[in-house]
Amino acid sequence: MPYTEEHIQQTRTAILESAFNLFTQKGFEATSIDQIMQGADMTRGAFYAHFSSKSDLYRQALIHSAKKTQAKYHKPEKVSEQSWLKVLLRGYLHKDHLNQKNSAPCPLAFLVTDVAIREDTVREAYTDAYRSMNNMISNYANSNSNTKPKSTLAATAMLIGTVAVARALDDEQLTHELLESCRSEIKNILENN
Amino acid sequence: MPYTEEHIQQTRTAILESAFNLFTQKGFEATSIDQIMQGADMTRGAFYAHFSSKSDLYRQALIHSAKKTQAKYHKPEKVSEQSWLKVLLRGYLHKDHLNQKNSAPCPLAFLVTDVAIREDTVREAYTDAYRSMNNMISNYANSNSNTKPKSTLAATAMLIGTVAVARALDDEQLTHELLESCRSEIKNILENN
Amino acid sequence: MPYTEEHIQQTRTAILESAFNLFTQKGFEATSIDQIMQGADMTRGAFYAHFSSKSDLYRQALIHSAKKTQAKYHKPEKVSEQSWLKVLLRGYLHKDHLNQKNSAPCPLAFLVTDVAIREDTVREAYTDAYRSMNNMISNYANSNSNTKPKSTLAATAMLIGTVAVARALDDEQLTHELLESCRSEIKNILENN
Amino acid sequence: MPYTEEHIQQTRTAILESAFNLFTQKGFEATSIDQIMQGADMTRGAFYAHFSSKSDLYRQALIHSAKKTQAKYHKPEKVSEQSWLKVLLRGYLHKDHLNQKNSAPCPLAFLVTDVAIREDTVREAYTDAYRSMNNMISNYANSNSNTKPKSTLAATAMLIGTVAVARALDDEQLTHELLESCRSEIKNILENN
DNA sequence: ACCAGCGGGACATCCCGTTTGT
DNA sequence: ACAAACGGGATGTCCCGCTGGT
Repeated sequence: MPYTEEHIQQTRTAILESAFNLFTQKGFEATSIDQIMQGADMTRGAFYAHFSSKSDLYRQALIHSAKKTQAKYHKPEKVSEQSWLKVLLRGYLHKDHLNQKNSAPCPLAFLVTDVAIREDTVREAYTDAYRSMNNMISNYANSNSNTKPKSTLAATAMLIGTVAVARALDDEQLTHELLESCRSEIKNILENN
Repeated sequence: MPYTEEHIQQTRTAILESAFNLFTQKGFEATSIDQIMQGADMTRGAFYAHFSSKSDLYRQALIHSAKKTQAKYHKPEKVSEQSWLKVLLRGYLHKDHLNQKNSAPCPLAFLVTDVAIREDTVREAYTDAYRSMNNMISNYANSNSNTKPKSTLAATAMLIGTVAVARALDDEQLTHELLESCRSEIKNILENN
Repeated sequence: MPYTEEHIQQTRTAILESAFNLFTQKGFEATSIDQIMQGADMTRGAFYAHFSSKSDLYRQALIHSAKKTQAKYHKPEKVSEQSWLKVLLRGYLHKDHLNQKNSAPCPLAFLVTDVAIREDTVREAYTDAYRSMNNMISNYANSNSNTKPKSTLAATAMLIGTVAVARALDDEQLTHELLESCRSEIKNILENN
Repeated sequence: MPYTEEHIQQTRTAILESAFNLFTQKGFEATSIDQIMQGADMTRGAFYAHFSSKSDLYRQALIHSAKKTQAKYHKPEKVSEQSWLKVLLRGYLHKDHLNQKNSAPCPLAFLVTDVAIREDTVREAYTDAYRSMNNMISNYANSNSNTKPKSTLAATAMLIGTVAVARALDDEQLTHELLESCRSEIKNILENN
């Protein structure tokens, strides 16, 4: 095989990350393949050697970034579930997450609306990612609970919704209050029963 | 002037509603002025007599639809706050809302991501709409509470997030569970303290 | 209606003729809409106000040029069928026809192969034009015949084939002989029986 | 060299035949090297080891298919010229020839228009093939004639024209009549004098 | 107010020739 | 000989704002 597998993977990853950045900042339609490839230090011609279409790339970029986010919020062995959950929430509901200063912005929040109007394969990928995130939170939340595990679906949606809405708001004070409110409510939901 | 004020308003409204429909179904970029005007039974030439640009229209369509949603969920005088809140939640978290069979889909949920990447004037309009919705819910929820009023910002975001995420999911069963979960959690948040 | 009907028709005709010229000289695929519009002294943007697609234009250009050719070979009242047929053949089988110095090159000969690989609507138009040409020749040829009218389908195909092949040949002498041969054979076919 | 001469020739032939198929079905411009190589079960990388450009390939494919056609219509020793001519005409003017079900479609008929707009080297190859076909028919037709050999150039053009036009027509009945008409007229031309 | 011709910008996709590597 | 990444050219189609015209 020409070009080492490693080199190909690097290229592929560079495209995926450039794409995800642009998709979250400008949306699917407003992002051109030229821009994406420029962000990956290549030209348009190379694109179709890696992805079959812009749509295909969108799906893969969604999956890729979901994995990254998932990895970022994965609990280290030595930490307890309870305390890790707090860390997770603090990170997820942090201002830096909104401004994409965060290294791994969550596609579930940044692409919701966009995904809803995309084709089924994309929505499937989103559904998988949502389920994963929900499972993760569910695990951490139910660990110390001696009552029966409860649905965290809405709690997860609240996290996603908070970040998504906060990103759309044009009032820093309100954004701050919203994040704060979410931090306090999410505890009630996850701890109380 | 050969056209009556009323006719102008009708035309304007037709454009706004056609626009909102398309914006929610295809997003800002993928919606063309031609399509919008076709949905309002006119041609592009007429567009510029009413709006200065697609962006301007987007903002106005957002405001228009927010008012419509607000009106739809406005409590009739004879009904108690508590019971009306239940009606409101049932309507908002209903499947028909997702599929746009609902007569007044909520722009806050249908356009979140899209708004976040639009210019400031649009985000201002979104912020206003979000505040209004939050106030409304807050009023209904705090009416019977003798404790101090509490922030409902996250609860509102949960509603929005649930609808937004549900629209993106590709699994009917999961969608159903999410709506269900939200219905039960929202009560805890709004009632408990 | 804005712009007079006449102006629109002029524009339309200019596009059609520019298109036919290019299609015969470079083929369907190698001809770009930019080139066509440039030949009609306009820019690409105006194109779609007149035709729905390049394919549509091709069909219409075929029809337009077929009509022109038909008109060119239409017998004046005072001339006898017999003598007019000779004029017609002389013009059709003339070198100037091949080089497109002729004012109305016959699409049946110049586009045969191209039409065969185009969609059905185009082939329908071609079929109509072929039938018309055949009828015309048939009328002139059978006029003085007191025997029963005979099929001229192959004679027509011979004319078309001769011009088409002659255009493809790279040997002036051979081209000349072919045209000569066709002139003599066509008489036998049309007159004898 | 790790590849045998035989293997190279097989590959070469596979490319030529795939190319000719596509050129007749989609035309020169609409056929990509990728498609051709796919039809030969290889990728584009291998192409340039055999041909210098698409144009070069076109010329060679024309020559190759002309030889194949020529071979197919070559008279077996035991058959008389007269009866073989009938076989030849029957085969050439058969419906299966049009639909490419025939194993060796005639490039003279399938590519006329396309060749006319190609560069000189291609037209030379076409001219050679046309001369060959004409010679062949001429030989068979003049064998039993005790009069001086006559030009069959137009007769050959009629065959080519008939097949070319028939392929472009969109009316089975008319196609049938055209082939029929050609069959009967060609006899007159070749036999009578 | 509304219609439609027109100019010109943009972009996903395709395509071809070269390069890198086996 | 063959495979595939890559650069960069081309084009049909769409899109938007302007303008002539009713």
